[in-house]
Amino acid sequence: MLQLSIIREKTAEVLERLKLKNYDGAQIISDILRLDDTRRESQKALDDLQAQSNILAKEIGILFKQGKADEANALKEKTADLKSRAKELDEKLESARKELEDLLVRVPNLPHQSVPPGKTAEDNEVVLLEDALIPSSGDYLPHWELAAKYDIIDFATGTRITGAGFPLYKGKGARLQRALINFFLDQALAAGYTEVQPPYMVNAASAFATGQLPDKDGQMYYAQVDELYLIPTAEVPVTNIYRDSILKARDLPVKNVAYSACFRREAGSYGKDVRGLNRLHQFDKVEIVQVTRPENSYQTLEEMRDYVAGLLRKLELPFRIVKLCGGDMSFTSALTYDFEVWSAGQKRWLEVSSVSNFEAFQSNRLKLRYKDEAGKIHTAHTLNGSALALPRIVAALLELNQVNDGISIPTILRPYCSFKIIN
RNA sequence: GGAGAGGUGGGUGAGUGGCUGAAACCAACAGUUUGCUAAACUGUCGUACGGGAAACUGUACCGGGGGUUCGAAUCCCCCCCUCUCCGCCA
Repeated sequence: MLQLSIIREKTAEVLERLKLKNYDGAQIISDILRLDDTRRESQKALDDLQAQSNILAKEIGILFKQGKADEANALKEKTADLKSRAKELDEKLESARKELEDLLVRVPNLPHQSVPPGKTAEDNEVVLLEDALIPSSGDYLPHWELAAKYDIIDFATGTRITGAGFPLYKGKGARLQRALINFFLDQALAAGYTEVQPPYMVNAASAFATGQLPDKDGQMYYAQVDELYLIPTAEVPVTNIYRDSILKARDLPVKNVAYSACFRREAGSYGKDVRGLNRLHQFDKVEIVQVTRPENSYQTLEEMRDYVAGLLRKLELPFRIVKLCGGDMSFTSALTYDFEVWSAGQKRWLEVSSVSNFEAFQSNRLKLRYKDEAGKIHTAHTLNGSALALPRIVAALLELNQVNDGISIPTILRPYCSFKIIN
């Protein structure tokens, strides 16, 4: 969530930037400002009242000790009035606070100045294109046909076991998954990330802190009896490692990497581009998460972007990087780069990674801060990126590497697969 | 799931109604001393929200929420969590 001080001090700019996300904040921001005034007035009044009560209570204690019960009892009567006024103020304060909080968490993050305007993916800005490896001609089957041909992914059985969007990987298909996960983790380790294995279910507080709630309620699987959510990405548990904490300056930047299965209900997306591995309810992903000082977060974003690009080059996949336009960005992000690989069988780009800087948006909810060298406390910045999500990588790999007698495995993955070809 | 014990500052841990935002010790940080390291000594050492140009100051917070009381870390109720034993179990 946004810092109240920014809304208060730079109201016009906030509204302007929100418009980039096609978000009209006029009403909600004015409500927030009004509630904030109420909150502050009530708090000041209540604090003063409390101060008086504290003084009286102290005096009463002293009087009793001196045996002056009459005087003490006389003072007691005065406190009754203070108490009832305090109660009233307290209720007013609490309701203002709660209302304020409810509104505040519904305001999306401000997009960075460099975010291009626009409404849909059409308006995203291609910032890097590496298309030399896109085949200019030839027949390339889509991955679902290849999956069937070589019996490596069984969609029908997955559907029978669970439902659509839960594929069953078999034989070399399963081994390729495992190889990719290990490859991605090893690469991240080499780049200085620390590997963590997070829980796959989180409580509401965690889902709230990274911004999935209340914005994405309904997109997560929810185990009602235990009030737990299946994670849509490792970002949620891994970022929540630092909820309610104050890191030391020397601990920054925090660089974590985690493999996890991810679960998404994908409600509302039935029927479009859901064939094969294109859109799943359960998939595997290796996620990188960083916590940085505010002044370093954009440099870190570029580093993460370069890192992900490096992975795709090593996998010999044609790809492009797009900077998301305001309308296509997520609720929580200030700047996002999407990575798209070329699907030779489907003749289109597939999103395989999203690298974002959330600035202080998540940290404000997480209460994630750090103490600088002078002992001053600041809100940290958080970033994360997929590095990478498996299914569409697998789709692109299978489709692009079709050879006469099977599917050739990219050189760098061969030691991880311990086979060179799927046939 | 059943029974019991317990949750206090970064850690250990004292504190059963007012003088306690909280002893002491450890850790951490700054400095002094020493030829270096170590040690010793001195000092600093919670967070949030208000007020103030600042020095500073008000309020709240001892797992969370509610209650009793003039006054709660301390008493009462509910919830959560941890530990021990039993049960179940990869």
